[in-house]
Amino acid sequence: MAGIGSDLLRGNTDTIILRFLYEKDSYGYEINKNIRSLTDNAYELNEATLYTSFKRLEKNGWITSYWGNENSGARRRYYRITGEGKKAYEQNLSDWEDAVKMMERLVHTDEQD
Amino acid sequence: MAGIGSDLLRGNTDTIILRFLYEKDSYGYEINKNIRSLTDNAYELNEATLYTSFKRLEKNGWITSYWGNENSGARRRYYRITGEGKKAYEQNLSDWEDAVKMMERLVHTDEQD
DNA sequence: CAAAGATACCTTGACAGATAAGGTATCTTT
DNA sequence: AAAGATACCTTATCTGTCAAGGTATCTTTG
Repeated sequence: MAGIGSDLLRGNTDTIILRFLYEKDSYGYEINKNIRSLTDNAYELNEATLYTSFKRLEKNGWITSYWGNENSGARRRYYRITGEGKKAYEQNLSDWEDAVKMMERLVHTDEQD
Repeated sequence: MAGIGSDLLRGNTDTIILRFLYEKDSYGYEINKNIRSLTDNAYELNEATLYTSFKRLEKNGWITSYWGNENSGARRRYYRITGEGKKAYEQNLSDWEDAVKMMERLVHTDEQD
């Protein structure tokens, strides 16, 4: 979303989506609703960003997709994480933690200098 | 630098540079050396990224620049942080901390779900 | 029953930050 | 004289994000 975190969380979109699919199959709108509720409405993915990410993840073999058979409401495309996708998630998370540690060294989050 | 953190630290280049200039006037090569030493050679800025950032910071009025008067070695362009730059640094740092907190909610850094 | 709103999907064009690859100039070491 | 280090800079390209547009179905409201 625009505002805080948009550029700072760049590169984490895939990771965030994979995290939700790790728990259960889901679809675009639901994932975004979950992001909103987990962050008390402070963050959500732009739709274009969301679908760009889905495509990238599918191309990488990290997720697969299928149409849900709803008998009411709008049609939904569900996504499922693959084994490769789970590995990628763990790796991304580890990379993120390294990046945070790097920043802790580089800037003065607390007084230590 | 390429590798870990390159895309994940995107958006923090300005903040990192401002942190060093907060301490003392400095120039491109020295800042990059400091980044390398602080991160045990794990991270450094690509030169193009470095100079792109300098231009952006100067355009924003967050730094000013002047040529050093070295009597040996290659010429150096020194940068100095402005009052506005210091404010921007504090704000950027606060935004980064918010982004980290957001990620802590969104992904499973530790087991809590 | 028509209009408005919610759910749900998708595409296109533009933008900004990062990068690879190129360049220049000076000094020091071999 | 050549090689390496210091130090600066530009250009073209790539990638992820986003604003703005669109479609289709169902539910609620007047």
